Amino acid sequence: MIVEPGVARLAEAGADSGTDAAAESTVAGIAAAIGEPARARMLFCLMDGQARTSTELALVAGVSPSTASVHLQRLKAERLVKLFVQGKHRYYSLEGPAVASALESLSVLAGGAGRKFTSSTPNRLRAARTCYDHLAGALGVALNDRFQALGWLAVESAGAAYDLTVEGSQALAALGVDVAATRGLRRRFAPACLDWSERRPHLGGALGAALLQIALKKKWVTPDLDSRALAITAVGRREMLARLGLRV
Amino acid sequence: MIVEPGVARLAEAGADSGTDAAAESTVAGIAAAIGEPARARMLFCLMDGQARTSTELALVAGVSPSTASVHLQRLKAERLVKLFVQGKHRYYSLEGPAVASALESLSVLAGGAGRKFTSSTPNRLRAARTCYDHLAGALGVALNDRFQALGWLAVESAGAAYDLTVEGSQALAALGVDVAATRGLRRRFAPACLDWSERRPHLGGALGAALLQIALKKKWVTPDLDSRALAITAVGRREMLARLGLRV
DNA sequence: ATCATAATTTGATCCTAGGCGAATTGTGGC
DNA sequence: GCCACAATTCGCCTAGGATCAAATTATGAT
Repeated sequence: MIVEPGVARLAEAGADSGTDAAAESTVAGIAAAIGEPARARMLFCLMDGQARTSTELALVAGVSPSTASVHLQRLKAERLVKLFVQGKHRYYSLEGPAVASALESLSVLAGGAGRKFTSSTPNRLRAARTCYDHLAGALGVALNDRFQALGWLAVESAGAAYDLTVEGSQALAALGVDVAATRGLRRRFAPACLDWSERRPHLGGALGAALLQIALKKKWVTPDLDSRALAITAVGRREMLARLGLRV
Repeated sequence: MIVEPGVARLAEAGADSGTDAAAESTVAGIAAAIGEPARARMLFCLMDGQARTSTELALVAGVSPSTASVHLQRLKAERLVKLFVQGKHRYYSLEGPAVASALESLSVLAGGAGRKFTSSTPNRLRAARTCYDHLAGALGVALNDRFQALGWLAVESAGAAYDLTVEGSQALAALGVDVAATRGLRRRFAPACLDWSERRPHLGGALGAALLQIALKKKWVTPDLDSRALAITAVGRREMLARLGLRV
């Protein structure tokens, strides 16, 4: 019997750590940083896009301030959070939308992993929530669909992003969005973001963030106790039906 | 000075572990499972979609068979890999495309984390590679674009997936893809999969897998030593130019 | 200047999780 | 039935990491 060639190749690949082993090890580092319960709690708390101080994060993580501090150091070293200092307060927030996106995608796995799809009708998070700094959940997906149906939003760059049509720009301007300013920001304008509860994309990026700001300002939605969940107000229902033809 | 209401709410949210703390903890578990270097190496090795035995995986991970065995148990418990037994061999493979997708999204973070975009011209993996069981890299994205330009592929369901047009079905049938059988499989037909090196979507799912099979069968691409990398053959260049008008 | 508060650093403790070798189980070939 | 091989389980060791209390640094208020 002859030794299978495949095994020899595998051994070689294992010993050869020059190719993309570096990339793999960073992935392991990042995953390990997320993979500590206290740190995961902090990260998910930050997924609403707000910045929080280390003592606040110590509370949500359920650890002492000193412990939280080392955790945050680790997260910062892995570039999952960033720090900005204001006087004696030090605010931590997610490093960027990409981090929120990766956390969402791990949620997809976690959600799909629990095989009980039957009675596990989740909670109010399914209806409407924030994803980093924009709308997600059933409401986020519904808005996304509605905007496309109205011809306000067009699919761009092979499905990974959207762009506003002329009509869409006018319509959003009428809602109070400063489209030109939003477009001028140094982040992607309107990328598609996969929704873990709906398994379909919703609107993210600068435009998604601007939209959430408007919705909050007009009190269409209000943050729930758990800051990621959003409650749709009576005003919101009325306005979205009248302005968008969307029944929620 | 009054205590900020936000802090009280945060403490409450921390104590209240009923809402989505369960989801967070599973995410932590999954991330921790990925976050061990040896396990990460195994997972990335499996990203080509092949099933491998525990001894093979022990080799690539650089650990003893017994150690590899407990690692694989852990990965199976977290539903990241699945096991199928054939006689005295026990083959492990990724649990599903969703796992590959999550690993890919962590790669995005790891890639973006290294701020040296200058001299870090990566390796042959950028040109063409397998992502779980379909084509990725520059070639994967180029094919995706070309199919859309040819009117073979249409964007579906708000950008998260594609579907074949009538012309596309005929064209792929001419290439040797059994479109009807592919469509009948119990997995998503043609979802968009985000490419970490190109930062744009490529074609995944059942159709993406079928396409890779054809490309391998027709020897348009051949697996490199590192099994995730693919080399484009002379035949492949000629055929893709002639049949698709794609210069690679 | 002095004090109070926010946050980190230090030091010490504890314990989980990774590691391997040896023994055990399971399967196929003879 | 017996042996060879794959794979897992067991026992033991070690190290890294999570934790907190106490001390230290930094900043703002009085």
